[in-house]
Amino acid sequence: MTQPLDPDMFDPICPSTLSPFRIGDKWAGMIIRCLEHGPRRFSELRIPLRGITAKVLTKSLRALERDGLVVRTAHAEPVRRVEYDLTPLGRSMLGPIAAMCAWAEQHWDELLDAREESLSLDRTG
Amino acid sequence: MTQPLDPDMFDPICPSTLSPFRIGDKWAGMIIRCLEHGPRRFSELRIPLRGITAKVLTKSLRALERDGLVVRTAHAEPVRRVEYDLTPLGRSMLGPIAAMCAWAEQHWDELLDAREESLSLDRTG
DNA sequence: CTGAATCCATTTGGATACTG
DNA sequence: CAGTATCCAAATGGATTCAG
Repeated sequence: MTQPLDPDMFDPICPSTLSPFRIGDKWAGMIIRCLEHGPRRFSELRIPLRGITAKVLTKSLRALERDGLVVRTAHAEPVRRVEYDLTPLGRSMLGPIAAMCAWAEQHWDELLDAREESLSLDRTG
Repeated sequence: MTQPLDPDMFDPICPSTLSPFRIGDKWAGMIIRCLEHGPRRFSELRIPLRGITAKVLTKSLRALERDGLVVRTAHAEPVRRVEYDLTPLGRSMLGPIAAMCAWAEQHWDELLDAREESLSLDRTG
């Protein structure tokens, strides 16, 4: 029932590193957002997470599991199939995460301006 | 007028790494909270930031400055005196930060439980 | 398909010594 | 006092190869 993940859900151009907020490791925040609308398979997560390697995705997922934010379910089927889903605890993070994103969106221009200004100061001053 | 910073303002026992949220680098979040009630001097910041080296504190402050979250003011006086203060942009982060802290406080036990359980699973399973 | 294993470059943070 | 300069260990993330 859940829609497939948009491959462009995370704009590769947009320097999200601009946001001072971070969730866990480099990918954790994006993974959580990928799970927002229901469980996802390992290979499914790799689509929007452009170019993440299996090793890194595994490590990130294991960390989320260890912290009780995500559950892993291995389905016994002819073709191997593993799904990851948010726990209630993980889901409870969506609110704060949305607040962080709202702040970042709201202050994006100021952040960009500050960086540009500091760059020009480096050059001229 | 501002009170001196509490040296124990950040409990060294409490594993704040437990919180999945992070602001900038390792120290940025704590620095911002230190500046909540007014400007602070370089050496003043080092008190609650137990054992931070001058180099690391400088680097962290420069990053906050570059992002427009903090301003640095060097006062021309007999004794050298430099103060750091939050910009309006930096101050606007206090809300989201408080939300993150509230979430962490509220779910602390669940986070601890999840870690402990994953540890015991490592041992037994 | 869902990883694990190995190797490697970069980044991060800290220890220490020195300076205007 | 408020840094800077060097050196260094550990962590992070990625590339590549292999496996059940």
